[in-house]
Amino acid sequence: MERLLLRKDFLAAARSPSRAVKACVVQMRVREDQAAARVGFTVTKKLGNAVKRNRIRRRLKEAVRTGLYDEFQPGHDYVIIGRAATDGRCFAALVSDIRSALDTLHTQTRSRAAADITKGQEKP
RNA sequence: UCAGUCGGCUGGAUGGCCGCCUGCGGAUGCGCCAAAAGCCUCCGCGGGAGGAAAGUCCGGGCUCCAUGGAAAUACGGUGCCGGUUAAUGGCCGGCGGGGGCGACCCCAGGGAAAGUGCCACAGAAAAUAAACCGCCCCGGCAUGCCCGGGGUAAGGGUGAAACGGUGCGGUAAAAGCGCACCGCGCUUGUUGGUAACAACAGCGGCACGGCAAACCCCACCGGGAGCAAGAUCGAAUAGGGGUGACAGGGGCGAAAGCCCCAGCCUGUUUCCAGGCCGUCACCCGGGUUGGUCGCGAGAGGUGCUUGGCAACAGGCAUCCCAGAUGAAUGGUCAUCCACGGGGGGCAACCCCUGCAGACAGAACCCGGCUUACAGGCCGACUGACAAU
Repeated sequence: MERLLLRKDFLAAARSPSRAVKACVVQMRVREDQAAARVGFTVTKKLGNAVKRNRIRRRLKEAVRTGLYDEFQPGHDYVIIGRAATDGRCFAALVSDIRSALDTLHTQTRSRAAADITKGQEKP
């Protein structure tokens, strides 16, 4: 798994489907290739001063690293956006929040892909 | 012991598990004809946020750009004196003014007789003075709470501020009108001090209200932009830059050439000087929040010491101490220590509980200033009270 670093990738992810949970917002974009999953983090200035923003980003990073390493699928870009509640949420709840968001996004994408396939079969 | 003034330090601790960035050394692999540089992974040993890292308000280093000469002007800044420093508008020491019983604190602290302007409300009057009430003198007849002329600035009242104060003399009433003391002024002298200035003496009847943080005057200082600076690596076109040749409009002339008209640039203006403006040829070369360098041995830290009241400077010894770039320096759990709440106990203290641990995150680097800050610690001094 790699970090998402370039601005254009963040902009692309922002146009993709997203899922908001209590602790954060998760955006997911399906890429063309099947390379390793990439994860980026966004913490806006609205959430507080630099110390507060650093803590929010570090907790999100740590949640991804320790609890959710296998949940991210290759060929996808993920952007996790911090919210005001990220700092206060206890760590276990933070991890389960992100997991449920990922599950929802993956299921949605799969069903849409299946629909596309069936649609393609109906059409000649 | 209480109240207070000044200065300095600190900015939770320990451990378990799992991680991140980076320096050095080593190993495997990639790379290559070979070696080296470089890169990937792993191992070992080190290092890894602050006193303000913050605001970006001053001053420097560093980098690039600009900089032809002279003068004037504009703009911005600073403003008692001396010292200190790479430098400052910082700091230290002193002077003057103000406040406090005191330790001590505060002051944009040059010029108001160069000029312009302003001074609300109140008040007669807010500055070349003036005269509302009043006081005094003279004259008038209608003898009054009267009218007219003159003297005066003591008293009244207003205000942030009213053209010296107190006393005695003096006078019709008064007045620096005269005198004494105080205050004030002086481009007067002496003494002390590097100086700001102070003390004393002399002179002057007293002239000079405040605001320069309103304009202004005087003295001194000042190129611009910033690490997204700047350098470098990599593809093409357009565009860009340099050099050379030819070349604007009008007049005179056969031509060469000369003169005039211009426009833009070197902050502005003036004078002198210079460059540019289109076409062709040749040469150079690459925009970019892409990579790499810049990038941390420094006006460096610590200790001792010498000089100095001090800021600070010198000497010796010793140490190497963050380097990220969608941005590392952490996450989580436990215990302790503080803190808030509740309960028990005479008390020391004990138990429970709390998303509860101040302000706040390096971004090229230093020196300052300013602002934010839970709690804790230390030193010096002052004033009370008590005791000896």
